[in-house]
Amino acid sequence: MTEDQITLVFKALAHTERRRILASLLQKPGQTLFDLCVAPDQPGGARHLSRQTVSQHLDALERAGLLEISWQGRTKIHRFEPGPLREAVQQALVPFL
Amino acid sequence: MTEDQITLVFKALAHTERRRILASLLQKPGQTLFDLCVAPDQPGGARHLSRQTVSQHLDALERAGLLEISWQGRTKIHRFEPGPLREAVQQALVPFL
DNA sequence: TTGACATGCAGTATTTGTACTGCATATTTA
DNA sequence: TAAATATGCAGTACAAATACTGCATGTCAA
Repeated sequence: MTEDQITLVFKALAHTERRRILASLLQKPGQTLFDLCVAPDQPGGARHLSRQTVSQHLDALERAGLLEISWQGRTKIHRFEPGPLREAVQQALVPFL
Repeated sequence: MTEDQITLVFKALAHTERRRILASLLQKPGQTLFDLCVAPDQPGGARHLSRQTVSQHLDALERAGLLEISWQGRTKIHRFEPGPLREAVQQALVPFL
């Protein structure tokens, strides 16, 4: 795993919305873009972002390799892919823990 | 630890130079800004950044709580502080590993 | 006390990130 | 086929990140 790939993984983690998306996919795998847009908000009263904004966050997660994508007709199915996260943690984080 | 603090920690980790600084401090604690500017570059032939740029990266690490600062006269001594990193990993990463 | 040294602050230019609106494309289903 | 649905693409506006130059401040030593 290159330094740039590690950077992509940590950048992907460095946003509340993207961590929320990952947590939602972990709890309920195989969600669509629309599912993730209306996912249950935390009690803090957070407003939901627009579909296109959520889509951009998904792009960031996908670029980091953290999503496994599959298509069913017109619907895109997202699953969490833990591989790159584990690699990045092993390579760049474990020495500091 | 708030979501915003977790975001700060992962943002701090999301840059090659800042990870290099942390690694340098881990291997040799108590370095000054100048020490970290001339720290041994990896064989990849990376050019060293300006002093002010390195200082900005140190600010980002300090905002994330990852540095312990002490002063000796005019020199600022930097040490790696693992606490916030461990907290962020526990809260935001462990569920995904 | 003066010069050298370590750091900080201000400002700038460029790029990237974040969130949005609007339109286009593709696939179901009625 | 036509409407509804799911997604993608283009473009915009604003904020933040990145790297820099130049100047200022404070501290040590000659």
